[in-house]
Order: sequence, then structure tokens, then C-alpha cells
Amino acid sequence: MPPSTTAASAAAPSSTKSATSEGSEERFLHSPLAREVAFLTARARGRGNALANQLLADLDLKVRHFSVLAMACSGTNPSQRELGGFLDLDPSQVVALVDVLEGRGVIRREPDPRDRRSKILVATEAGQELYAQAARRTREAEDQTLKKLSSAERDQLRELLARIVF
Amino acid sequence: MPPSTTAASAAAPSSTKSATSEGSEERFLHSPLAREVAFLTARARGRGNALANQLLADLDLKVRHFSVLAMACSGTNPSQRELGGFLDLDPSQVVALVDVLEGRGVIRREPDPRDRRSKILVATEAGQELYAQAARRTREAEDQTLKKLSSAERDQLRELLARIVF
DNA sequence: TGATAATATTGAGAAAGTCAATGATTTGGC
DNA sequence: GCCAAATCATTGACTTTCTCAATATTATCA
Repeated sequence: MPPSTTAASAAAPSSTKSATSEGSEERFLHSPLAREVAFLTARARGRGNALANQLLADLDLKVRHFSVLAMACSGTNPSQRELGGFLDLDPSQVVALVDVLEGRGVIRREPDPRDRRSKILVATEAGQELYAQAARRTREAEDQTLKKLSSAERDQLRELLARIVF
Repeated sequence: MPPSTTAASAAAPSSTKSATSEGSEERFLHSPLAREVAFLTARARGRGNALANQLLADLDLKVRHFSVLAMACSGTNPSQRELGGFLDLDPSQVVALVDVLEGRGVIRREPDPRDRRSKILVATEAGQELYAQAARRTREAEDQTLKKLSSAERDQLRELLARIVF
């Protein structure tokens, strides 16, 4: 038996080209998925990540490396486990990331005076300098992705996101 | 020669256990990274995804499958290429996802009357039913992840995110 | 018509994520 | 103080996801 609904009855994609740079996405803007914050955050993260990775490329960094470098520069002296918890990384991923950054001489593993199992991450001088350069680029990336938002709206977005993830 | 800066001078993680369920993250809350929306969206996406995947598990769905099912159910009749663009998926990933969903009989590839290269995605009856069940679960997941936000704040968050990703 | 581009597909390889096992160490109960 | 259980970093295997190039079919357009 044939399905009750006949498909492909509403689409008219190729006729009108949008004036802006966007393609045929207006059609999907009112779909239920486009209202889910899970979808929206996934897309925001995807776009932001891609742009940031692009801007960090000439420093041989990806956002994942930048994130651990940033934490090593933060003065909070995180252990690897704490870092993994904060960045949502498996312990094994942490050692891999720390290995490459330590291999580049930008961070160090230091013994934790309170617990000899644990290792504390700190940035070297070179690490601080690299972080300074990288942070400029990620700020640029953030500015770009938030360009449609006012300063107040950016703070608002930050605050709302912080409320749901902490 | 010893390094100029002595590390591990400020941490006191294990002494006070937080009253809530969170661990030692308060220490990192004022780090620069915690103010970056790239980081916040990544974390939000990670948490949301994990919870949604959990709630969808008994339907043998992940959010990635749910997303294409949702679009197939939306009445917008997306082509595979359009779907990939909207969901930030490589064409090859789209065919893989569509293959499994079509194999389960919940969506169909239909010929695009305007372009015989392209294939349009529509949901079957079984697909609509599966989507109804799945959507309940993702709504539950969203409600859970946004539980600290008022209804107005949720709308605000949705609107701000939509502005930056569309 | 013929050249160029776009669509879905395949396949290969890299990157990222997941998980279990292990040695060293700490913690907590006794 | 001692022993069992838990925790931390690490390794290695494995799965999933991502990325990219090549291809056959079909559209577009000069």
C-alpha cells in the first residue's frame, strides 16, 4: 500500500537566490530542530571551533590544545584529572594533549605536593608567550562569531550559558 | 637551574567538599577560559549531547540520527546535500546516517522532481511514530539541561544562539 | 554541443572519543 | 600500623566521527 502522504510538494529551493551569503537554509529555520538549544549549541560550537582552529593554525594549535594551555596559564594549577573534568576530556586524551604541549616546551608537569600520584600543569615562559598570541586569535574568533550581538547581549549569552553548564 | 616561578602555591582542592554535587570546579570558574563562549558552547553541547544520547538509547538512536529523522519529519523535504549543510555533516556522513535510518524503515530517499542527481528525504509512518517518541525524550533532555533557567531566559538563550548561528 | 559544476556515493585515512588494565599512591576502616 | 578499596596517570586497543579525494550521474551554461 502506498504511503498516505505524497512527498516533495512544498520545496522551491533553486528559484530564488538569497541576497545575503546564506544558501537555502531559510526553509529550515522554522523546523522544530532549529528551536532546540541542543541543536543550536552544537551548531554554535561547530562554527566557533572551525573558525578558531583556522585562526590558530599558524601557531600549530587547535582549540583543544589551546584550552589546556590556557588552563596551564591560568594560575589555578590544575591536576590532569581536574583539567579533564573541566574540559570534558578522558584521562587518556589529557595525557596525549599534555604530551605534545610538554614536548613543545610550553607547559610542564610538576609534582603535586599534596598527592604524589597527581601531576600539576603549569605553563613555561614560552607557554605564556604562545598563550598571549593564541588568546588574541581566539578573541578575534569570538568577536567574529558574535558580531551580530551587542556587547550587552554577549554578556547575557555568556551568563546564560555559564548558568547551564556550571 | 630551577625554574623561576614556583608552582602549586594556591591550590587547596581536597579540604572543602562542595555542598552541591559539583566537584573542584569552582576554582576554575574565574579562569579566562570559563568566560569564552567557545568554551561554554562546547561544554553545553557536550553535556546536552551526552544526556540526550542517554535518553535516546532505548530507541537505538543517537542525536545525530535523531537530527536527520527530525528533518525528514519536518515537511521541508530536504535533499541530502541541504541536510548536510544544515547539520554540518559531510556528504559521506549523510549517506551513512541515511543508510541506517532507511534500513530501519523510518525514512525514505525519494527522487527530486527538479533534479535527478538529488534525493529528497522523507519520513515513513513508522518514522513519524519513532520521531514522536524520540522528541519526547529530547524535550526531556532539554528541560533537564535548562532547569536553572526560567522560561523567559530559555527563550532568550534560544534567540541569542539563533542569531549567531543563522 | 561540449565544457564545467553539482549530487550522491564509495573508500581510505586521520582525528577524536571510549574503555579496560596497570603501577604507584592515597584513603579509610579496623 | 595494616590492609582493602579507591584514585591518579598512563598505556593500549577499539569504536566512532571527521576529512578528503575519486567517481558516476545529471544539470547548467556558454
